[in-house]
Amino acid sequence: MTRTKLSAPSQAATSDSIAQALSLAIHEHRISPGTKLVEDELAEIYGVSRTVIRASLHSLSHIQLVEIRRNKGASVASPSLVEAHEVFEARELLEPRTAHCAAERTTSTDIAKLERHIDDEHAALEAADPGRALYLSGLFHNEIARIAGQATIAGFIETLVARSSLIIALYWRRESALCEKHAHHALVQALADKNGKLAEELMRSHLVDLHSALDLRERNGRALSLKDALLQ
Amino acid sequence: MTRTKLSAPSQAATSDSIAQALSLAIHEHRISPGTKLVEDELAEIYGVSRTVIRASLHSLSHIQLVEIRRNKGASVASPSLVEAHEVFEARELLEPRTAHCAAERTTSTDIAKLERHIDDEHAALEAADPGRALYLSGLFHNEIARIAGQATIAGFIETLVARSSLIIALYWRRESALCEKHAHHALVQALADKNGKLAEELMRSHLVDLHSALDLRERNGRALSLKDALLQ
DNA sequence: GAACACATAATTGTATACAATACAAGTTTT
DNA sequence: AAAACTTGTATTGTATACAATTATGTGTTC
Repeated sequence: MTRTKLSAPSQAATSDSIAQALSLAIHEHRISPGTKLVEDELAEIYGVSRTVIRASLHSLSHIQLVEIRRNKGASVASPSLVEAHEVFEARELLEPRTAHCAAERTTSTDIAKLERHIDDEHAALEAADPGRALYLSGLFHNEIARIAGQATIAGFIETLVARSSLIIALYWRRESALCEKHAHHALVQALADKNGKLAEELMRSHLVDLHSALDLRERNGRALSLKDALLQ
Repeated sequence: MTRTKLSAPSQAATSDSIAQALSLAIHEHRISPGTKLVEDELAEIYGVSRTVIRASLHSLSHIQLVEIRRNKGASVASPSLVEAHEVFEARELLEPRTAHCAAERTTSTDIAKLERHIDDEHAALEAADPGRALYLSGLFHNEIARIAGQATIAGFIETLVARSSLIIALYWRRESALCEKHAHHALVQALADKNGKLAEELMRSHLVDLHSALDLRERNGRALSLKDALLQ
């Protein structure tokens, strides 16, 4: 429940910290796909000049969380259905193998950390904060990639997870993320048992499950004002 | 000190075009890993302000072709041995599967394009321009990823290929890239025959071959001045 | 000669000013 | 009225000025 400080920062906001704040807000669905991100507006919100906002936005555009069109400015990315499928197919290619590697290298500290993630996620759900739960569920996947110790692939997975958040905002069908709780739990168990084969299979089916829960129904469009979304 | 204040572009240099020019120079080993990239210097070379150079450098840092350290500036990235192995392991995970997909979607136009790539590469080798040959050989891999039609994964592969170029500059053991010629030819043939299984296997062994040609011997250090390297 | 302190230069970080472009609304023309 | 043009405003693109930080060189001390 410790909402990380991401609002008007007491200390100097750097380009990276702003990018992270924006990324979090997008992850948590406080700003929705397609939202226009005006430089002046953000500059005022974060109390910095457009220069540093610009850098942040470019940063986010590189991981395709925001889309920048020349002379048109930046908006939160709004992945097409094709892109959505691509992202999940890429995850299905990368993550099972990564989970396998992770199983062979997991320490007890890692397990504890993963279990805390699950607890936090559960707590967020109970607190009726589905955005945060989704964010934490993403962290869970990133954490596994980190454990596997392949920084390069972990980086790819991180961007895929981030984009998944956009995709879920746009194309999600089912109601709850409760289904995930069991999947994540089972995965942690497999990792703890150092059962690579099982971890790989669980991850694969988990992703297939997520993927199949997407639907054509588009545009889940309630949008907060930027100020309300960012300065909470 | 021939101060030709114009670079390659006679037309207005944009942030993207400069990033591409730098990327090409790095690909072709005209600037070597570790080279310091001073903003003022580049600004003068390309006839733009530091603002746009900055954007270019940040762009390249996102794909890990250059490394930016706060208050220290940018240099051409210099991947460690661990990173080198990671990059190739990632390629071994992604590219064979991608080649398989590509085989199922290859058109005759694609084949023609790939064959032209090989010819160009060969020509570059004969012209004693190994840098360019290496660049073209990278393009070959990118092209296959593009054919496979998974833009997301193709993007990943593109960054991996780019980083491979740095790695080859640092850790390459064997003399020639001739071994590649046959490998690439065989791959094209498999694609033309729409033999996915074979394409996958050929790609895998090709990458393993490349990977095993790396060595611990570091720092292949002849460095041109930036001006000489960029204003060709 | 090595280690340190300090001044100076080089370089990056950030804010701001201005130019270029896109957007919206109103006006004219047909 | 619809299309084309005009004007005004909002927004982005780029250059520049200045502040903050790091690198460099010089002299002093031991």
